[in-house]
Amino acid sequence: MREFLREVYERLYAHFGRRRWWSADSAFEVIVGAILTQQVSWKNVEKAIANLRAGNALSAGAILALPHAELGLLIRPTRYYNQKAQRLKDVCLLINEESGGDTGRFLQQEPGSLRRRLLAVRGIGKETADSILLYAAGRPVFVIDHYTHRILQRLGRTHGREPYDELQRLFEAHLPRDPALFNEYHALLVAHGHHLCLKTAPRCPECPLSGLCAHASQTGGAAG
DNA sequence: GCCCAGGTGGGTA
DNA sequence: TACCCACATGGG
Repeated sequence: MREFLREVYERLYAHFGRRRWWSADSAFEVIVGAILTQQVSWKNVEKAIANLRAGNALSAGAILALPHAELGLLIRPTRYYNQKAQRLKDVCLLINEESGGDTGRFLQQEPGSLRRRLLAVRGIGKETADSILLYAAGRPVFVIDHYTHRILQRLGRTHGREPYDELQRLFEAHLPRDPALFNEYHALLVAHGHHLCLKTAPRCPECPLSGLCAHASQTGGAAG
């Protein structure tokens, strides 16, 4: 598995190059983006972030000061805007309570404790919490998303129904505990998921993972 | 008109 | 555990 995961990384990196995630100007913006990107394309998130920036609302204090309806209007492009407006306010409230509104200090706390606090916020699940830990706090936490499940399943390494934590342990146990590596790896998996291969086209001839499938011999196909 | 995008939580069996 | 559903925009 160790060798397999290394091979996947090497191939994706060679194919897509460095992803330079997370695209944001500040750690606070990463947190906002992590919530807004839930089940939405990044293009829409960019619009919402631009709205927030234009409204001078990219701080915990500013978001808390905004009426719910106004905040919802700004982040409308990210879908589920009512729920997400509340999620943003709740995480800002947490930052205020924990660290007096200082995002940097908020992120510096012990990772396990930070993760529990984030997960306690309604609307922040494991993937969002781990994205914040990795991309905002720089902790070596591997982020699992749908693409990760699908890719491993396509390659015959999993049955596709493993729980989040199981896949996370798999990556963390077989890779060097390096935030920069985890950062790039997750971003590459998403990049691959976008182009894919995993969607409609059963076999993309240019798939960078072709030939890696555990049962490639019987199907002649690989990742897709 | 259709499908899907860098999810989460609540309900039910 | 495993499914189902609500949430509810914008681009291809």
